[in-house]
Amino acid sequence: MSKFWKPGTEKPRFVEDEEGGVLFYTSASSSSSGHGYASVERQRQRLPVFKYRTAILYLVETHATTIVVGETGSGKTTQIPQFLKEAGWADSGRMIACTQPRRLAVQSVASRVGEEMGVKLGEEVGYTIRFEDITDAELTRIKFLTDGVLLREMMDDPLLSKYSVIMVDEAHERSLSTDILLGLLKKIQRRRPELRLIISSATIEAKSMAAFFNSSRRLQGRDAEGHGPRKEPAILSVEGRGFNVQTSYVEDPVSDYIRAAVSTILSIHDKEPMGDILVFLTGKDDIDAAMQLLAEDSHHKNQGLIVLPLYSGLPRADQDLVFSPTPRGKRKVIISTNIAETSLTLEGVVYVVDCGFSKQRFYNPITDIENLVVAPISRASARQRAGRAGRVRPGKCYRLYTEEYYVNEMSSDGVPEIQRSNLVSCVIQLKSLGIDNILGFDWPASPSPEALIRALEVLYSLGVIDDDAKLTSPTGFQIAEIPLDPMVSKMILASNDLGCSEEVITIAAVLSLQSIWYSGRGSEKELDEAKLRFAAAEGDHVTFLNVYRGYVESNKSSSWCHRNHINYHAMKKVDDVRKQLRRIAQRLGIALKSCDHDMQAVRKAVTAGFFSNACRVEAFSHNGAYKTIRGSQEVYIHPSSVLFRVNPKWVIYHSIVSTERQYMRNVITIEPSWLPEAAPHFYHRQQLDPRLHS
DNA sequence: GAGCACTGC
Repeated sequence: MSKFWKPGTEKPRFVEDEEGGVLFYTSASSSSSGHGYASVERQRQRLPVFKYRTAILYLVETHATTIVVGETGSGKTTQIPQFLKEAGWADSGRMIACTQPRRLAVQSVASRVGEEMGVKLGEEVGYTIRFEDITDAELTRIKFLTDGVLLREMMDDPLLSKYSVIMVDEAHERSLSTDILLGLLKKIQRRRPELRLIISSATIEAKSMAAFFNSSRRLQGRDAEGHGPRKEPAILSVEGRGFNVQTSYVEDPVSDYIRAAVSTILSIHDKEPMGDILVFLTGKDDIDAAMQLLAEDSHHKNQGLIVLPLYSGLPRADQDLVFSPTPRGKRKVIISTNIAETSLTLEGVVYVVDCGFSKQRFYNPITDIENLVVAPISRASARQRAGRAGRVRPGKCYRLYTEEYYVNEMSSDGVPEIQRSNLVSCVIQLKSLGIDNILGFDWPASPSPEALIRALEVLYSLGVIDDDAKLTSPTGFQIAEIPLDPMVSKMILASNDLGCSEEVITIAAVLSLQSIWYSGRGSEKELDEAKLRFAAAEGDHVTFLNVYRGYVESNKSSSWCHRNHINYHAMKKVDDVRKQLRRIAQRLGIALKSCDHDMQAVRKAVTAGFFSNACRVEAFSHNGAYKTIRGSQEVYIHPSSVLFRVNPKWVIYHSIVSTERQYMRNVITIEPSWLPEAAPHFYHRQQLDPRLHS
């Protein structure tokens, strides 16, 4: 049973501090601070933010933008929306919005606020995340939502006119959609002087955020004389409620952070009082290696340790183990990726070991490839990791780097996601909101011009924008409506003429998930065998169709999934996404039609979206090397693909993962003659012809 | 015969 609470089920016990995202309480242990019987109102008044109630309301009244700097446990997320409502900001049909970067945070914060206000969730207090709209058009006054959902709402209501105040929470995380949202909100402010913004941010970022909202590139002074709120942002700082964390550093740089982490764990276990240990490493490989070393410990210092891995790709049942209570006399060691830095909160952690690195995505606009590389974390990240030790009582953090390095060499903040990503989806979103001058858009952090230009090129080649970089009609507007990567959306549009929309929508849904295969530890061989049962000669996309057909024929049975090494939760998600996509397809006038067993239609639809990912096998290659048609990059079929070692002559890939080699994930066979048909501007016949006969 | 930090619509 999952420890995550889903609204509508039995009410969980709430942790006093709501900021971390996940709320869960596994045991019936009573609240340590002794106010378990205090009234809701008394509990609210104990939160640090309560002292600032009047100040916050005054600043929001008098300033267009208020930046609230508040650390974990201040109570800002749950209290500020309530203060605003009490002060009348939700009167006469208006609404207060509060955005979060993650779905789980939206659900848990909304239910907490609903509970504090004594109202049923979905009435006065509601929330909206993808696939779940728990709001009432008439009744809802305070609405929690992901920033991605608010961006989608702008497509129907560009000025977000139903909201009187919009609070953007966790802005310091600088996620892609938060940054796009902030840029757009600044634009909306010029048109709606009565709108109030509250940006919740961590200390370091507050000043640059204020500078962003203070600057205006044009029309300076136009409404400076008006009677509206002041334009320069107010900054208010609210203290947190975390416990003190004592930090220590290594004296000399370590050469092997995995070994250093393991010996730190053993020495904590040897010398320090009870309390769980949370270790931050970079990925699955690191985690496996560290667990191996701990198991091999020959001095038996590992007695009494319960060692658990934690990363997103881990099956859910294994993930849930980290939430089980630590048995008396034992000590839990959770060896985790960055998932424990923001997305999950672990109670009972007293010691944190921080290796100082994480895997980060970097996008190269020249090759159009996103790379995942191990890179040093920022000081902001290091502080966040350390804070994970001080949630229940004073804790300790062991940094596996020197203090000198932390102070002098570590960068203070990470690179915002928008400067590390492919921008195709982002650009089409802005275009659909009528923002034509993408290069001149006022971003909280500007992406590189190269990345923007590359995104415009890709959209042009897909026929989404025209020679004037305007959205084409209907293609461009239709693709903007579909909440997927534009190349996938193009594939769905093309399926209409090819009569295979049902199949292509299934493929799009599967591709939008991490993986539909169940990858339990030590069962790699069984997984490969299971894959063979569904493998299609045409490639991975058609294999997904076989899996989905089997799933439907089994009456969507979980035991069928289990027997076939398929992730049942992932298949349910496939169904959710399918339902949403079919609804959108119908709205766009795409006929829902199956092509039965005509896989040529499906392959042509994939080609229509992904023609730029075409590759040809090297004529004299013995190791399965391919070259991309676009850039002559050397690439290989990933060993997880059903076409691995089959090496058909012409393929199209869905994505590339780069490690020592560039591997193509999710590959399908095509005929080269389809390429100029799908994209005449992109492929000229004469360019391809000599190769067709070789 | 080898690899996938984390989100989100």
